[in-house]
Amino acid sequence: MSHLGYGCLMTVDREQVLRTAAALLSRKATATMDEVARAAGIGRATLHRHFAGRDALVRALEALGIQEFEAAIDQARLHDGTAEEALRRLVAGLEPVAGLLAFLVTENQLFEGDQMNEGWARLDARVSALFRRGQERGEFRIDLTPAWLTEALYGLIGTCAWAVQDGRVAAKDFQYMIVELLLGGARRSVER
Amino acid sequence: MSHLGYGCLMTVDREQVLRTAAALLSRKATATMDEVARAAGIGRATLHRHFAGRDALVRALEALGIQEFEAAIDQARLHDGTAEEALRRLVAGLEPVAGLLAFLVTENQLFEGDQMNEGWARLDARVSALFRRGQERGEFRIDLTPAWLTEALYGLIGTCAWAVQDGRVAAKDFQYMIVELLLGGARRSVER
Amino acid sequence: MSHLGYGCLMTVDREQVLRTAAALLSRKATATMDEVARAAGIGRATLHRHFAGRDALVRALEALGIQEFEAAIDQARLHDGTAEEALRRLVAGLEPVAGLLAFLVTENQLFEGDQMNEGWARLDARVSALFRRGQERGEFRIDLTPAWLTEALYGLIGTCAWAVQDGRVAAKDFQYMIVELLLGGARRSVER
Amino acid sequence: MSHLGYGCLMTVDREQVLRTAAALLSRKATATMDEVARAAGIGRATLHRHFAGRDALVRALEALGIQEFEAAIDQARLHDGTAEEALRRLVAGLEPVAGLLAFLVTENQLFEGDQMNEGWARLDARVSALFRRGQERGEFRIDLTPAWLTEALYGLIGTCAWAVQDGRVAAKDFQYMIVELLLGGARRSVER
DNA sequence: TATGAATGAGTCTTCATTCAT
DNA sequence: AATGAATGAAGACTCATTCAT
Repeated sequence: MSHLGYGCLMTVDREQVLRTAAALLSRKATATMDEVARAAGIGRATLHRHFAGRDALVRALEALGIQEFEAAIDQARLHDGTAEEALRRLVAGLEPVAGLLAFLVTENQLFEGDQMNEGWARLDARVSALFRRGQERGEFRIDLTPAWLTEALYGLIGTCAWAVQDGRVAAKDFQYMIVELLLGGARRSVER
Repeated sequence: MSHLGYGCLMTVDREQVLRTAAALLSRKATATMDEVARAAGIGRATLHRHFAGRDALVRALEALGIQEFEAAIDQARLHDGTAEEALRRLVAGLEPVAGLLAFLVTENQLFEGDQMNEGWARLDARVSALFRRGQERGEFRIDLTPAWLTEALYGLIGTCAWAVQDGRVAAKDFQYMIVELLLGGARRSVER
Repeated sequence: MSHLGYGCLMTVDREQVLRTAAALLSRKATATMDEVARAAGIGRATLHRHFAGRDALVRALEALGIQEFEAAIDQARLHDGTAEEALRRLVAGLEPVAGLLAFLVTENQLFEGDQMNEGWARLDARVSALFRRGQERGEFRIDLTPAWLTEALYGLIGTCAWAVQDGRVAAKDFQYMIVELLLGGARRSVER
Repeated sequence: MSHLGYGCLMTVDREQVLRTAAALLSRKATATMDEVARAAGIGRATLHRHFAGRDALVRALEALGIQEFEAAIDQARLHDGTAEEALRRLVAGLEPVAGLLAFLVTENQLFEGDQMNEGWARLDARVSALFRRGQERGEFRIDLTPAWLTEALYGLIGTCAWAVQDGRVAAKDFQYMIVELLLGGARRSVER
């Protein structure tokens, strides 16, 4: 979806470059600036005009990722309706941001809890709160901690985004696969 | 935690070095050879004696990972008993290999389907067959494809291994969290 | 003498770099890439931009050396006039290439006859043919083989080039010293 | 003649190691200690037991070379008889030392005149004096300087030693080829 | 004494970055 | 604004050397 190919000649704006970079860097953290630039259809030096350096690019990715993650959370109205409905809305909103989200998760693996990006920690808490709300409402089991459910959500989103890109899962099934697995699991309910 | 320093005199064998490298590289793909060497308690040059270069190290990690993954699959006797029981055995057997597995998954993301490591593809097929068997036996739902369940298993194992290392999930809960989520999901069963 | 320093702003082209490298490497085969780069007035990384690596540099030197050696042979018209005249023209033409030639000779010492650079073997044959023509015309003695005379020519050119650089032989005497020794030898002719 | 091959198991004494090292290093200055050791039929560490390090090896080579060169000069009695006879004796005596001599020449290329090895400079002067004696006696031409004739002698010895090793000149012709070329040159004397 | 394993020093190579055009 | 050339910094790799056996 965000693959423009190498030959793209049109001027690519900053956000498009960031999305392409996120998709690449979340899959290959060792990608060089040259690879990032070519994936975005621009030259190395031009990439440096947009972002002062690799660090700046990474920070921009984090900022964009957190911004879009936050927007998705806001729009999902996590406090409205059942927790399940809210989760479905959240996953739907996160689909276009999956690449950025996977990048964020990978980046934050490197840090200990204290050094974790502040914005990320805040959003993390909001998602965690959603699962807690579900537990308090009796919708979700309480033997799986909100922290783990949150991590699992991120993991499944990243995994599914990769599976979609590699053609192992159909793009249209993205939300369904994640939500159904996360909420219902693989086991066939007896009486359902 | 795993910094033994230079003075460590005990002979660190090849496999120990590989395990340490897997744990490090699966979390930080950009780790330098120096970091890998120090994490393993040996010098850079000694690391190069064991593995001709970075590529050789990665290939050795892949080989070890596939070997241990295969051993875990063999020992789990995926064809015996219910699919659920087999899956529980498999997850239990994969727990010590989680770091290597996460590394393998990340590495295989870089390849297109055709170029995928042959050994990996074979193991992948065996896990996938387990989920298919569960579906055919009526244990597992059929609206979640075996391919997706397989991917999800890998994703949850990697995610949970990270969460354990970062202290967000208790080590003793590793198997439980993964299997319960994968099989039962977060939703509270009505009558259970 | 040839240290231009880092501040040198003029663009140093590929061929100039090669000539400098040949002069250095033919005298000091163990010279580092850094020494080569500084002798050429450029940085290490820039040297690597021009030549992918040390091997590539050596191959480029061989190619240039063979090319210039061939040009010198062509221009010497080895088949015209007496063999002695042709030899004088050849040595004159080889003077500016002496450094490259010495390098080529040294490099080709490393190979067994079969693996010898093809281009070099061809030029070698042309020089050898010149000495054979001289023998057939009665100009040259026949107890010294063309192969040896060819080798001796290379050896004397390299030796003299070094002697000139070290100030043991005057630069203007280069051709004279080589040709007179090679043709007439040190012995004083009786009746001359 | 001094090639023992790799499989040699007998204890190789210091001098034999040096001769093998000289033969190798004069042809490939970049040879590693490992290559030198294997050419001598011993292990790396054993080579280090014989010679404290690479520098020590090189110094030992220089010392042995100068010693043998001096012995050859002494035995050639350069002051006795005609210069030509003395030169023939000298070349005959230098034949077994050709490898070491080639190494010495190469090494001394690296130094400016002042830093030149003292022992070498002394021997150089004795050879040069031989050529001067030949000029003063009217045996040798005076338009070729003693310094150049000395250099040429070294160059031809090294060149011929290589040519012999590569099979381009017969070993039995070593002395003849060198002396005849150096003294008589390639030109056919008219009245001889 | 001889050897294989280990390693510090130093070279080779690459990459992020800057600069001139 | 965009590009190719140039380069300092840093990582990958090799080699001379040492150590334990």
